[in-house]
Amino acid sequence: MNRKIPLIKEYRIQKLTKCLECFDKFAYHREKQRDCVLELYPNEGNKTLEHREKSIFRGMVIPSLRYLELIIGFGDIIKPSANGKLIIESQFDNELYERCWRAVIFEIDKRIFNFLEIIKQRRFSKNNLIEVLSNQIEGASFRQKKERIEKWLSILHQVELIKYSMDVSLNEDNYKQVLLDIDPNLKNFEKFCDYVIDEYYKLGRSSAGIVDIRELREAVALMFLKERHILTEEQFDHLLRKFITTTPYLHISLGEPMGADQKLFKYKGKFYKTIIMKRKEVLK
DNA sequence: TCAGCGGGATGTCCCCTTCG
DNA sequence: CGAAGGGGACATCCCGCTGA
Repeated sequence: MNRKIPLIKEYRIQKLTKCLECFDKFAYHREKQRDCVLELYPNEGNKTLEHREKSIFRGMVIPSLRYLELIIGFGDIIKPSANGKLIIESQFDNELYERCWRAVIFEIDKRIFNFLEIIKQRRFSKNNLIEVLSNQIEGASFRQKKERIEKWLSILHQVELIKYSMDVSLNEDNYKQVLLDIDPNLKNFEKFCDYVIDEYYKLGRSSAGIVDIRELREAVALMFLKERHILTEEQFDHLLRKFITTTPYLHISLGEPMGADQKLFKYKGKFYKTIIMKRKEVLK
């Protein structure tokens, strides 16, 4: 019954977005990513670079972005995930940007924290809610559990999925709207198929047709975003499964990863990293 | 030549001080 | 007091070295 929840140390949405931009701007360049992130944090005590790297970059920013699944890779090969890209690229429109964050956070809440379900059930005072939640999660001390709970509540509040008055309650309008935004069945499936095929061929041109599914996720999500539609990674995966089983004129094969890897595509109980598509008539 | 040792780098986890 | 902004111990990974 008892779940484990992570501590999101850097939990300010705006700060996280700025950090994420650093990881995007200098993808795969760890030192530049670090310098860019550290510039976002004033160095009032004149701390050394090592010091700041350890506490801010490694101790706070990387774990937080990783728990939020906004970056992938370790060490020298860190870059934004497709969801990370969604957030970065949605900033041309403030309302869309807010909805992207909301969708990403909602999906993580559903999968890991499950706070919204509890809040939906009945009204709690904030302290009461922390009490209830702390009994459901693992953690060394009450203090530690409380910190984790408060950080996530703050994030839910920042993306306006919950509101505080006397009690903690759902923000009904945004809650309804995020359910629509994350529903893959409300996306235009024909369009999804077109984008998958187009982006697949673009990406496959330089790699003999072997395409990393994570790159395809990103490319297709950005196409949807141009039309102000939010396609999260979970939705993409759902629709790609549907695409594979409903596209008779293509041979599709999926490639397994060489070792442990992140953000793989789950299909019929197995995890895959790459995809290859060929038109059937070409094979004749 | 290669198992195993050691030390640095990285990421995670829990805790603490300061300040308004 | 709570929020902000770390601090520091620790596990794990990686890689070069070393001595039988």
